[in-house]
Amino acid sequence: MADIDGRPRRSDATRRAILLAARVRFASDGYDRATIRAIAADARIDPAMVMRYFGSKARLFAAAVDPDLRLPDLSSVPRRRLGKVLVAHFLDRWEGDPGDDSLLMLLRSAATDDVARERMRHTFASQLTPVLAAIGGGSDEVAGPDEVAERAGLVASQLLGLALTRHILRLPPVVAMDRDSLVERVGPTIQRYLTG
Amino acid sequence: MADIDGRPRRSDATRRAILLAARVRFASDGYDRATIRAIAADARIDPAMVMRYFGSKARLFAAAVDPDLRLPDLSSVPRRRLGKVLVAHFLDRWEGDPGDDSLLMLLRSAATDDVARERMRHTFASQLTPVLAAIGGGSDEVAGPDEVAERAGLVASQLLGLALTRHILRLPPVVAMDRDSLVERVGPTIQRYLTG
DNA sequence: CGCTGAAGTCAACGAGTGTTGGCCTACAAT
DNA sequence: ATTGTAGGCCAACACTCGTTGACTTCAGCG
Repeated sequence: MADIDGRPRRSDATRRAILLAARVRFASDGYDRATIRAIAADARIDPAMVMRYFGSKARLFAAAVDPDLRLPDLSSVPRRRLGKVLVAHFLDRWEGDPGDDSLLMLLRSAATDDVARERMRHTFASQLTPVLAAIGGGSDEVAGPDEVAERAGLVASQLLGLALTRHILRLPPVVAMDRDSLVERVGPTIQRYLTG
Repeated sequence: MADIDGRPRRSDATRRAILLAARVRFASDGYDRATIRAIAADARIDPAMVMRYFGSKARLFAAAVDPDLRLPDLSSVPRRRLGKVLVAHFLDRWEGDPGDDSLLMLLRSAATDDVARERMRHTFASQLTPVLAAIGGGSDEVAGPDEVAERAGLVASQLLGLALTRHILRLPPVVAMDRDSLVERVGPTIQRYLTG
């Protein structure tokens, strides 16, 4: 947090350290098992500081998670390649640097925590669905809103299923496949859900 | 548990009550949030009894979960229909009566618990992969073991993704779709992973 | 210097957890 | 009826958690 005129404060570094440690812990342990004490220890700070800066564990989680799918502009992508482009995009996002794995952090927490669940629902409704609506539906007709929502849901089911089996459950065959193989084999699935 | 000669004991009913309550709680709350006290309360029993019967929470979980996919015999199913049959099978399993939702219970717990994760890996390796191996690969050739494993992984990613978005995250469009629609739209995906 | 307010430390509280051991109860066999 | 034993309950332990309030340290400024 900066001053009102933008001058940095001494506490900025601490705040960032807490947020970074929180993101790593939440992503690897989930909301419940990520303890304030562990996060504070990672940030080399007293647990009380976390409360001072963020008020409560729930508010720290809300501040740490930033569910931005960062969907690229798909309007310039050839329609036939939409599926593979989307799969490649998500694979790259998940394999990104630590502290940026908001989606995995949300996914792991959403299994038990209701706030994380709601956040997940909102993320997909507000970010994925509009993009799919812009893409347009099947061959000629304009897809109705219900049809768009269904497509978004199906796309989410495959992409989140991929994140689940690869990064959370770590099913060996899914972990073993490299990026290109996954794009090659899962891409057509997404493509069909988009323009099938 | 019956006596050595099969004679039922007085404790059998209690044991079953604990297991039933445990399955419901583990499935709806996950391993961490499902407390021994809550399970005991549901079974109208003292928490200490749970320990007496099962020794520990971890052993109770191990006893409660029964990850049997109950995959049907696919050898008599026409190849073209394999995808839809599999999707329909899993949808029916998840919508079954409470106390039988081992897969959801495992899935919810696997987000944070490592034992549940390992159990999940073993379940798919030992039940799904052999069935797919029996089905055989693409057009003519015999699929190698690596190829079969990859197919099983991809099938798992879509089916578990469906379970995740429909029953755990409860994304509205996925929840709204009825059984037949899902079979119709997800079936071809599984079909392609199986025989693509 | 001294003063002020922010930044950080420390110890503790209260609630909830899995787990344990002692005690009571009821049934079956003698 | 007495006794042995399995089934059940109660209270407590040891621990971890999020959270709180009082205390100390430090930077900046007159």
